[in-house]
Amino acid sequence: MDSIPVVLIFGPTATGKTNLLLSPVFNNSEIINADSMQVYRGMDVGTAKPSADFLAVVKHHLIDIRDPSMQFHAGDFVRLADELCSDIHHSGKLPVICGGTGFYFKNFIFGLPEAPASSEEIRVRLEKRLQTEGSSELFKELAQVDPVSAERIEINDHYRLVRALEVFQNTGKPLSDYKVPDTPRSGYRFFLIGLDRPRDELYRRINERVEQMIDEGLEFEFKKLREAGYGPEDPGMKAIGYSEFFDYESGKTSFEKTVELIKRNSRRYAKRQITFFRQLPDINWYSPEDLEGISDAVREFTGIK
RNA sequence: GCCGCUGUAGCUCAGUCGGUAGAGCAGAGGACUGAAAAUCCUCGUGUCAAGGGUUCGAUUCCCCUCGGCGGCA
Repeated sequence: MDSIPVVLIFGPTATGKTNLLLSPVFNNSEIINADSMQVYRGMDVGTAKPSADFLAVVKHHLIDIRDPSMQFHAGDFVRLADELCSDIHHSGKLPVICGGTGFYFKNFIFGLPEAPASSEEIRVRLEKRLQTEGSSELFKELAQVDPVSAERIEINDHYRLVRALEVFQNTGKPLSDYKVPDTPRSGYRFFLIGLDRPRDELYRRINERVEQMIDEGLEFEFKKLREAGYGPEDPGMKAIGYSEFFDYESGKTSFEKTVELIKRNSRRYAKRQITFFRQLPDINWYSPEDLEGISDAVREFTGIK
């Protein structure tokens, strides 16, 4: 079985990933989106989704495939990306995964952990208990059924606390018993391209891009989503650039403050992204301006002149 | 020009009855087991505006210079 070559391009938000795809080295490529928010329909401005014109030139997958009320799991991503990589490869093209969701990249490279997907109903039940009993009560329980996970998870990290308990209730086995893969999958030849910029430059670009989103009608897009019935609980509406508008809508915050918040949250997000990327294996770091260096590296990787 | 207030961390400010200082925000570092644009953890040294004086010792008191704000002319 020969392995599929795949190029992975990631970088913090507003770093200039999309532009890179216009480079001639990617002429014979198809792009698989690895951005957890660009999968949602109706969320274009705030997710900096490539324009229709751009998408017509550069073929993309996994964009606009869900309504904002639907969850798109890391598992969904891996499964779909696997299929796409296979299809693209067999059509004689190079699959390129591009985006900013480090968690998707990690799971794609190493494969999913063995633990089962989350169970919505168990989770909802646990979240209710969290409300009424408090996290220390649930944490005590976790310490009994899964001391290894309890050691690892912070008591205030409700998200992971609930997930660990959920797996135990669902399967009778502690989450920490499930193996987490720690070597890249064998069916692929990976080439990782990490993009980064000096921090001040990145933050300047983020601030400018948020201003641009405002000019392009981010508020209007939010209103449209509200009119379509989406609310704070919907996965898509948790995105930066949208969630901040709920307080503005209810009059709690000024417009100016809202914009500042979006900028700040985007900056912090970029920082978290960079931290996450660093744990991925064998990254080739480039400046997004270094088109030549990137092109050369990709050519060498694919063996095409 | 005169009078008053003011100048302390990137920003807004607190404070030191004289023993070289601390909050919020911004920011930095980190974690990440199928929600990840989520969730969580850790982190506060700065010519206390410049110069001079008093003092064992001044960011703190005094003088003066230079900014800023307000008032009166």
